[in-house]
Amino acid sequence: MNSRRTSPPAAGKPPVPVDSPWRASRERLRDRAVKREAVIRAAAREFNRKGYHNTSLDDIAARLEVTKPTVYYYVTSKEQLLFQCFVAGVEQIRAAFRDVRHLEVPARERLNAVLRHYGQAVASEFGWCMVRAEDQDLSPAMSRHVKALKSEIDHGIRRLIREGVQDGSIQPCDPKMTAFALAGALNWIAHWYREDQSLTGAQIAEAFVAVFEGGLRPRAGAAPLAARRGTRRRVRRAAQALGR
Amino acid sequence: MNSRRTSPPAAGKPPVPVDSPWRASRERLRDRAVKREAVIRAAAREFNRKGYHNTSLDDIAARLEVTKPTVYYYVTSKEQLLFQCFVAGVEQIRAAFRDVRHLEVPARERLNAVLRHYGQAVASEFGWCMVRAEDQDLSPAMSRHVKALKSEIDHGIRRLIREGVQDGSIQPCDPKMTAFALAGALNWIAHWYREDQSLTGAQIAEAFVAVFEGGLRPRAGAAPLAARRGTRRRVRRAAQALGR
DNA sequence: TAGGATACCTACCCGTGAGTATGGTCGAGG
DNA sequence: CCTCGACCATACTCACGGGTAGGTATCCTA
Repeated sequence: MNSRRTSPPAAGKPPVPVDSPWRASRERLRDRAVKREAVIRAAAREFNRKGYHNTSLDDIAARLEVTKPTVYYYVTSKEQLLFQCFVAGVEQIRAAFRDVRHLEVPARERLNAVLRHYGQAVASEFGWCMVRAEDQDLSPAMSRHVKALKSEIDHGIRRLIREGVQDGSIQPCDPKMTAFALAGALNWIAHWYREDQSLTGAQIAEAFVAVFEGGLRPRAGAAPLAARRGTRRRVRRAAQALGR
Repeated sequence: MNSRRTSPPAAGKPPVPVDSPWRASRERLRDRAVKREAVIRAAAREFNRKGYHNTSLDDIAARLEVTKPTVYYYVTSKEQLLFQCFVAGVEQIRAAFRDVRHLEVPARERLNAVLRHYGQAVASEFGWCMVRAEDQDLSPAMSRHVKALKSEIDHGIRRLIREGVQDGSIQPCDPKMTAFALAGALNWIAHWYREDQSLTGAQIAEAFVAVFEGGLRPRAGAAPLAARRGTRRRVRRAAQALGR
């Protein structure tokens, strides 16, 4: 996912990547980071398939064609594995908030952009872990950490909603409940989405945003305003391609 | 939950409930049903608090102030316990569909009624089990059963949506995606709702239905639409910069 | 009041899976 | 060539928890 892990050895002399007697050593370090990432990714996939409790570390090891101690060489515990997967997933969403922060558009547009990223993240391979990492499965310390990150996202959404209500781009509503509804719908994607399906995460997110935006009750000027923007039409085509 | 268990002894002579030497026996049978229900209810509560895998049968027994074999006296396995909880929860929703079927109102109204019941059911003590009963935790046979029931509900919602689109009470949309969005938002309630909170299940359901109905985009007049297209593109570019 | 069913307990079995002790291999530095 | 450390496997330990064997007390029916 992210490549920051390559920096730890130095962090004091960034502009000296020339070859040195340590080159091999540094390469090994990089290899290690790559392998560690592979372990986490494999764990995410297995958790996603069978659930956290139904996945043994032997399973994960077997998937990587190594043995359990090898996995433990890169990771200290199963719990940490879950936590790392969670962080990897949540980081995508935090990035979405950062990217959107400086856009000068109505809050509803920014919210939609975040929700699109959110939906894609949930449909990604870390989606399951991000969404379903239960505090009961984690130590108190990590549980706090997870809760804090989740809460941060929740409040980010609420804030966008509040701003939207203020700038008039969002219908007046209860920000808390609305945020729960939006996030819930997107989170739930992790329960039913499988990558082998025909829809991509982006398509699903797009369709959901359309539902959130428009609501069920028909709009004033009848249906014809349906064809508002390209996105709208694209959703419909995706739906039809699906066969329904 | 349901009381069919009292019938097996007879089933051939329903109108003879007068007192007989069997009275005590019948009462015991009734007691047994009550106790069995208590076991299931206790299990639901514990699953809800700590999750299925983090709840041992000793926990459930302790909560009832009995021992594990006593629990097994009323239930054949932990899996069955989960399944029963699931069925108890899902039955509430099926009832909602039945109740609504004969109402002669626009389909959107009927959908809203179902969604309100749905939300309350998810917030009930069986909500967790209904929503989170994972097929991976169940035997293939029960898993099939669970999937069938879930699918039935899903298709019930889709059907109401289709009908609403046809009778004009619902904005044209993709029924499948819309159903996923609605059910997902409601299902997710089970992840965050705790009974000790200030809101009741009914209040939450009401708030959600309001969001679904109206949508985020302001209705009718009002709403300065601001600049849109250019900004839209900027958002997308930001998304791509993200790497996904 | 014997005989049996009901309801519940104590004490156990045993599979599973997280985590580890130990030792081998192999490539890089000396 | 020898050593050292990174890396990985074999082969364990051990706690936990689902499930059971077998016994006991109580109440019902005959």
